[in-house]
Amino acid sequence: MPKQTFFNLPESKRYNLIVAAEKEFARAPLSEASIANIVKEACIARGSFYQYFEDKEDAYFFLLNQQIKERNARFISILKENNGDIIDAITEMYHKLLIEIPDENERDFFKNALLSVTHKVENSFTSLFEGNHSSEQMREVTNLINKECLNVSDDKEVFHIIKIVTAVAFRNFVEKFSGELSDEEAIEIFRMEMNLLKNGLYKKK
Amino acid sequence: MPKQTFFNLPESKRYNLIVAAEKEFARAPLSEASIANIVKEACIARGSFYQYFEDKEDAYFFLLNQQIKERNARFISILKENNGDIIDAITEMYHKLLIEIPDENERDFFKNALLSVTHKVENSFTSLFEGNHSSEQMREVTNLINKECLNVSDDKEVFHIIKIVTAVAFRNFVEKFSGELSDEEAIEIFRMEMNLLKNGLYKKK
DNA sequence: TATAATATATGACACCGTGTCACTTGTCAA
DNA sequence: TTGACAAGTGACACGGTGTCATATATTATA
Repeated sequence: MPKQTFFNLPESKRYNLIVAAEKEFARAPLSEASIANIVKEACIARGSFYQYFEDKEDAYFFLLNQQIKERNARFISILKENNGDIIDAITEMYHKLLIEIPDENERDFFKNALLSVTHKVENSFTSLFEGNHSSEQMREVTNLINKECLNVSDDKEVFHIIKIVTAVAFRNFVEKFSGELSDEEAIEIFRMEMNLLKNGLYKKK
Repeated sequence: MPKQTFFNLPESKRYNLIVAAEKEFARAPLSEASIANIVKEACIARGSFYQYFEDKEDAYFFLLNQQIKERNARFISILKENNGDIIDAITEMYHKLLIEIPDENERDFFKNALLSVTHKVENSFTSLFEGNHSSEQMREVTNLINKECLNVSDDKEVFHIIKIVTAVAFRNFVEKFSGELSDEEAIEIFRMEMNLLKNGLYKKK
């Protein structure tokens, strides 16, 4: 987490710094991004950067988690709109993310995050479903989910269904961002895989 | 790919270098591994390293792909033993990888690879199923798979089933290596998720 | 208001890692 | 023996990180 000093900063200065950092992390993946570029863009001294953040990672994960938090909130409301149908909800989410990420910077930021997926980054992306099946946040999501249609006997299995759906969705994002798939193709593939998940990979006996 | 010079090397020298590199990449993830350590361990000059490899990544992905190639071959034979049942095969593979990776070095090497999963690393891991559903390698695997029991209408869907199973398996590996799960817990979870995939996440109508 | 105490800002610097290059050493064919 | 080419070498330039002594600003206190 950023240091207190960062949060004490006057709004506009903090904003400038965030914008500068986002720009750098959109330009290059974490390992290639440089603090020199960030401080130059934000017009602050190198030493100041270290007043605000522990290091590069600290700044990076602060930004990433900020972004993800917004997405998570949006997912919750989409899940409600879809009456707790997790696969329909995640399909809508996928669709929206592909066609509605507006800002070029934001898009490249996500792209870099997805393509150089450290374990930590992946955890950020799936943070909504973090921890084990009995964590606080997990309960909230589990409660929202319509279990009527799910092929489960307890909440633990619901948790694993979420994990499965998330893993597959995540992989689809990575492929969309790395490959030359059009939005339409990507969404079609996503739908197909979600249907396979719904109905089962094996024939009913 | 390593340069020709590397392949011209006398066996024992090449072997030493490989061992030294593996040791370093087991010690630290790619971004933190240092060429200085490799050349020191291998007792060669820094300049020599650059005679053999383009850079650190070049050496890394050469080693990783070598390892993965062996695993892939093993997976093919396991798939045959399981009469083309992809989920049974991948479950056995998972089981074997957890309990039979013998060498401490090799184990840490994999662990680092999985935890700092760049997109390239992930692609190496799933290279067996690389390309689209009509690629040469993909056909070989698809042909091995027993489609009798699969809930599919064409080979394209088989391809996506493979993608799904792989994504879920991959995530399980990452979690096993990052978390504090015992081998038994990890395998139990893996089995549960594979069963959910087989039977479908949603109830049959 | 004056002064002390504390918080913030700064950039030079030590340190470390990368990739290069001019040079040395080895090999092998003529 | 010699020349040509392949392989080996390590000093070095460059660039990035994180630190620290010092300067400046802000706030508290008398």
